[in-house]
Amino acid sequence: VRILSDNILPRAFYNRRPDLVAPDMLGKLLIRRLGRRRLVGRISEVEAYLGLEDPASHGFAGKTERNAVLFGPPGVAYVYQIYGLYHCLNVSCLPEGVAGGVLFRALLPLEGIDKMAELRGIAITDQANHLTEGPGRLCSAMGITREQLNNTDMTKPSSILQIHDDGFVPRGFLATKRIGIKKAQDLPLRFILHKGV
DNA sequence: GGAGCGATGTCCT
DNA sequence: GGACATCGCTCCG
Repeated sequence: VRILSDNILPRAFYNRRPDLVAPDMLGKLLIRRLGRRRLVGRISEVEAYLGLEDPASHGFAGKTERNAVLFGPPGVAYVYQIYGLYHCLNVSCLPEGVAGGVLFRALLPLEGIDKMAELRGIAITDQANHLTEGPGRLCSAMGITREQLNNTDMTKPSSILQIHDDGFVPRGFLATKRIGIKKAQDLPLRFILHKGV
């Protein structure tokens, strides 16, 4: 995969409603620099969280220390810990002062697959164990933790976490209900890349 | 492949 | 104290 630094998605891309940003993120590349290695996956599943108007959003109850990034400028990584064991990655959307974001739920692994398997603690030959499917597994495979990457500006070329557009055009996508939430369960804010390349 | 369940720690309603 | 944008394990069939 050849990747050019001027293919980084600009801040303006994220300065929109999360439900508009989310489907546009499908097919883009999530790139994690890890020491000398580079881990790359194509974004295949995301969910939009709308902020103050969305009871399921971390921004719903107002700004706190944990969710402050959601209220900050767009294009910044919001990483939080869930169930004491796992991490979830989001990118902030909408202008500074307005909460909202997109949750990364799955990738199609492209580069650094051996390292991803190592980080997951599974064999690279283990086809049954979904390497980068699910928000927790995705973060585990990409080496994403709150301590390291929360509040990382993903629009900067110097950043160790970036999203690039390599020109890939998805065939289409599916919109469904979001997964694993108790409030606002029926909104179609989960977006999945069309199967087959 | 799916239902049930326990693990685990941080953050507030 | 209770909730939590999850996962991996069992057991089932």
